[in-house]
Amino acid sequence: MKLSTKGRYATRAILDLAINQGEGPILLKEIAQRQQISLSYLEHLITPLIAGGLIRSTRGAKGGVSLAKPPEEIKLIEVIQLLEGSLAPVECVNNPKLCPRSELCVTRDVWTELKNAMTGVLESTTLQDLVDRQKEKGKAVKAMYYI
Amino acid sequence: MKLSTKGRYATRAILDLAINQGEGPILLKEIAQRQQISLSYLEHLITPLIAGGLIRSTRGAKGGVSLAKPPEEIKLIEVIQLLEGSLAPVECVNNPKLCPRSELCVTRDVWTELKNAMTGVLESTTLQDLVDRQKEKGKAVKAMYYI
DNA sequence: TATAATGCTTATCATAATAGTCTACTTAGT
DNA sequence: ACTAAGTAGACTATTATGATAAGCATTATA
Repeated sequence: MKLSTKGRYATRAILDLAINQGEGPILLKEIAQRQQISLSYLEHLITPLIAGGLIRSTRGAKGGVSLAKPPEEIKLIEVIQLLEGSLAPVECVNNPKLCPRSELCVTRDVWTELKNAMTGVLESTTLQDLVDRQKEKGKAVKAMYYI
Repeated sequence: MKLSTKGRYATRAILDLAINQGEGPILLKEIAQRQQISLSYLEHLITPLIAGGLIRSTRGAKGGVSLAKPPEEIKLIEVIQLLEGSLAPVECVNNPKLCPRSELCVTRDVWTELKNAMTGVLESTTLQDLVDRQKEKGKAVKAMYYI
């Protein structure tokens, strides 16, 4: 039950974008640097986010990427689903026809509950939530250093 | 975020054992047949369950396996952890030292919540719960056929 | 005590997924 | 035109998955 780097890196990348958003678009190269992700790999992560309507891109010189919606309207579930696909721990959860046992299968019910539990967490967390939390942590760290 | 066949098959296998438990031990061969899992593969799934103290085995002729505890004392989380390891979607959730960012990382907090949500489901479900649900489903099916 | 029935262990293998790099292409500002 | 972006796709090394098979170890019982 591991999340792949795609889902994790993409989440960090879009959070970085939310935090560093200003007037114009942000360079992929900068995000890559800050997040310690290679530019070529980051490009692969950004593409689905653009296709999914979470990010807008501007090509050419002075180009870059920016959030397509305000951060409080971007749920983490969207990011994860674009990069990882469904959270169902087994395919039969989404598509009962895959297995003749589905109707009678109680383990499938448990996997469905697992999926719902995960979905609940990611449905209820927006990018803005993460931005806020990040700011809190930043403050805490600064406070520590001032002691 | 997929569960591997190991975790899923093992869950089915131990549930099969809970349902078909009688006086003596149950043959692996029978479980394999009922659950449509190859015997050789099933053997690999059973081993960790024995090591983890969920199942007892009797070797030799007239041997087999049986539950080591009553089904209401076996939580699904035990089965899954023995077969899949920790539910943490990323290693840093269990071991913050793996990454210098851990303390300040808000995405890590989200992955931790994911882990907790999943753990909650599997902590609160016992083998006996599954046995009961399975019986209910069985009844429902019989009722259907009698109409 | 020999033997057959069982679970246990180790080795092996094919396939697929993951994580990433590299190259060439397209678009747009200067 | 030139250059600085993002875009697309092919390619690759490594690791994980999902098995299968062969032989080992243990024990009931004839």
